[in-house]
Amino acid sequence: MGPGRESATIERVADRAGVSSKTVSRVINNERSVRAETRTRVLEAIKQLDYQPNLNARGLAGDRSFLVGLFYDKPGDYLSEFQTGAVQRCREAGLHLMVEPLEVASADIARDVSALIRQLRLEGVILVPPLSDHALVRDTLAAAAIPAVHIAPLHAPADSPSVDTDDRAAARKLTAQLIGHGHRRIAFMLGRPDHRATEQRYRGFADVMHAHGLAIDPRLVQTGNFEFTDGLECARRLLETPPRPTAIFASNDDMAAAAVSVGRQMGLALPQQLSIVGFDDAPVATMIWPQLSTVRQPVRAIARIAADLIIQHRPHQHGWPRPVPRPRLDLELVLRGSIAPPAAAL
Amino acid sequence: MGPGRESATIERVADRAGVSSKTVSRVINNERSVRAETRTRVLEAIKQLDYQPNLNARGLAGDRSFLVGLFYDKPGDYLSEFQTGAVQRCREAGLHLMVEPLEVASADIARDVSALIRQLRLEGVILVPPLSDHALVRDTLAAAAIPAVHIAPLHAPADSPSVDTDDRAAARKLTAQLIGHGHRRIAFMLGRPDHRATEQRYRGFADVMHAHGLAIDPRLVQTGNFEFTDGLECARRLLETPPRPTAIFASNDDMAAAAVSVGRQMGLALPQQLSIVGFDDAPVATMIWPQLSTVRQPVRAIARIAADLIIQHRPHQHGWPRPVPRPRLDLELVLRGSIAPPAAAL
DNA sequence: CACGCGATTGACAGCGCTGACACATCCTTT
DNA sequence: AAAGGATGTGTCAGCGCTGTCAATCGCGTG
Repeated sequence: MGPGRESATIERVADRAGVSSKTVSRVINNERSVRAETRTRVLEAIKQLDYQPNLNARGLAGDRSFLVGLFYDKPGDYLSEFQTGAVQRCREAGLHLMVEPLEVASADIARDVSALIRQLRLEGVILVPPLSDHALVRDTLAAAAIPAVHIAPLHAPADSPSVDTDDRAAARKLTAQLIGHGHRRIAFMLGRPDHRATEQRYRGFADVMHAHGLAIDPRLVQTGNFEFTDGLECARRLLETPPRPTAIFASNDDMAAAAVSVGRQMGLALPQQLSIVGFDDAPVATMIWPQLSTVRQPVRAIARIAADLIIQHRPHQHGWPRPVPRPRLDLELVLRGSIAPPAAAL
Repeated sequence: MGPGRESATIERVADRAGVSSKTVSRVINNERSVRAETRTRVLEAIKQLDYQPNLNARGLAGDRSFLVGLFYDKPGDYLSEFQTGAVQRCREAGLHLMVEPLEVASADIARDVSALIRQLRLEGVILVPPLSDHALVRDTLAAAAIPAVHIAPLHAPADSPSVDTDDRAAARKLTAQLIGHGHRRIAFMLGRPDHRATEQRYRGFADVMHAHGLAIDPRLVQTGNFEFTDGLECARRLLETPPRPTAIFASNDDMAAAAVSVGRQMGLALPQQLSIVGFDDAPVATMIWPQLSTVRQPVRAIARIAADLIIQHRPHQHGWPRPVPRPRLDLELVLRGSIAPPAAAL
C-alpha cells in the first residue's frame, strides 16, 4: 500500500516482520528452511514497505550479478525480436538482459568481452550469429568460465549448448514447393558464409533438386550475403544468365525482396514470369508485392530457449549437463503469392 | 601483460603500485588530486594486473549503478538502431544500457518501472515514443527523481529534457516536392495519434497545401497508425475515393509501402499514376519498387544525444540546467523514384 | 526424562569499493 | 620564520546484502 519514502532496506523489513535480516534474505532467495508462517509474515512486511532488494548489494555479497549478456554484431529486426524474447524469459527468473554490440571485425573484441564479463560479472551470455562462431569471443568466455549459449553456430562448441533450427528440412520443403509448381531451372542466392543457415539452406535445396534429378547450374548459385543491396547485384547476375531461371530461392527475405525489385525493374511479371521464395518471414516479406512465400523463424521462441538454458544452468555451477543440450526447432512454411507455375509451363 | 588468474582487486593493485586502495580508487574515478607520477604508477599496475573494477562494489559503495535504462514498447528496426546509438555513447562514459520492454497497455506498468529503477538503481532513463508520453511512467520516474530524457514527446514535460526532430519542416519540404511535380489532389495517411510525429507531419503537409491554396479533402486524410497492415486498409479507402488522388503522403515508410502494395494490386503504374512518399527512411524504403522518397531519421544521432543528456546530467545531481535542454534536429529529404508528375498533368 | 536429530533462526563477518575526514607535504605569504 | 593554504595520500567505517556457523526449537526415541 504505502509507498516507501526512502527505499526500504532488508533491515527495515526484518524489524517489521520481527525476524532477522537473514531470514528475510532467505525468503527473498526462496530458500526452503523457513517456516510457512514466518515466510508469510515476511512477505507481508515486504509488501507493506514496498521493499525492493538492492541488486548491487545482492550481487556483491553473493557474487552474482543477475545479468545475462546478449552479444550481437548487427542491429536490426532480428535482434530486436530476439532480445524481446530473451528479456521476457529473463524477467521471469529475476534476471536482466544486457544487450551489447560487438564488432566482429574489431581487433580488440577480446578485450571488450573480457571487460564486459568481468566488470558486470555476467552470469551467462547468449551469442547470435555470426558471433556464435567467433573464436576469440568463445575462448574469452570459456576462459572466464561464463556459461554461453550459441545460436545456430557453424561449429557447435563441444562443451557449450547451442540452439538450432532445422533450416535444411525447411529448405527442402520450400524447394519441393517450387518443383511441385513445375519449376526446373531454379537459381539460388546464398547468404553470408559465416552463418550456419547459409550452408543448411543450400543443402536442403540441393537435396531436393538432386532427389528430382535436377541439375544445379553453378552459374545460378550466387552469394548475396543476406543483404538487400548485395541481393540486387546477385539477382541481376542470375536473371541475366540464359536461359533465365524461372524461380529464385533466396536464402533470406531481404535478398528475396531484392530479387523482386530487380525482376520488376526488368519488366518481368511477378510471379508469372519469375517465382521467388525467401526465408525468415521478415517484415519485408509481407510489405512487398507479391508477398513472399518463406519460412517462419520463431525468433522469440529461440531467444526464450536460449535464456532458459542460462537460467537452468545457474544452480548447477558445475558445467552443463551431459550431453550438452542442443535443442533444435522445426520451421514452418508460410506460403504466399510469390510462387506460380512458370510461364513456359502454362 | 600477464592475465590475472583470479580477477584482481583494488587492493592487489594498490600493493603493486605501493599506494593505498583509496588512491587507486581516485585514479579509477579520475579525480584530480593525484600526483601525475603516482597516477602513472597506478595505471601501470592496473594494466599489468589487467584489473577490472567490480561494478557491483563500486555501485554499492558509491550509490551508483552505471546503468542507464532504455524503455520501449514495440521492438523493431527503430529500436535496434536507437539502442545501438545509445550504447555507443554510454560506453564512452563507462555506462551500460539496460534495454527494457514495457507494455503501454499493461495495468501494472508503474509497478514494473518502479521495480526496475529501484532494484537496478538506474542512473537515468530514456523513453522512446509512445512511452515518452505515458503519464504513469513519467510520474513514477519523477517520484524517484530519476533523470529521464523523452524522445519526441507529444507534451514535453516541464522539467525533463526532450529530444526532437523538426518533422514539420521536413513534411513541408516533402509536400512541396509533390506539389512541385504538379500534384494537386494529395491524400495523407496519419500515424498513431499518441505520437508527436503524427501531428507534426500532418501540420507540415497542411502548411504547404494551404500556402498553395490547395484544399485538403477530409476523405483523403485517414489513419494508418504507422502500421503496414493498417496502411493497407487505409490506402484502399484513399484510392477508392473519387476522384482518385494522384499522390499519397504517408506518415511513415511502412504505410507508404502499404500504399505501394495496394496501388500495385489495383493495377496502377507506379509512380506514373500514383506518387507515394513516406517518412523515416526505414529499410523497406529501398526494398520496394519504386524506392520511396522519404525523410531520413537520424535515429542513432538522436539516441546519442539522449544518452549524452543523461551523462551530462550526472555530476550536477541537482536537477537539470535551466532552461531544460530540448535539442531539435533537422531532417533531410531523400528523394528516390516514387514521385513523378501525375499522369493527367502530362 | 535425557538424548539426538532435523528444521528454523540468528549473529557476525565481509563482499570490493568509496565517502568523510585526518594527516602529511610543500608552497606562499607577511 | 611562523602561519595559512593548497595539494596529495591514508585510515576507517560502512554501502545492503549473503555465507558460515552456531544456537535454538520441536519432538520422537529408548
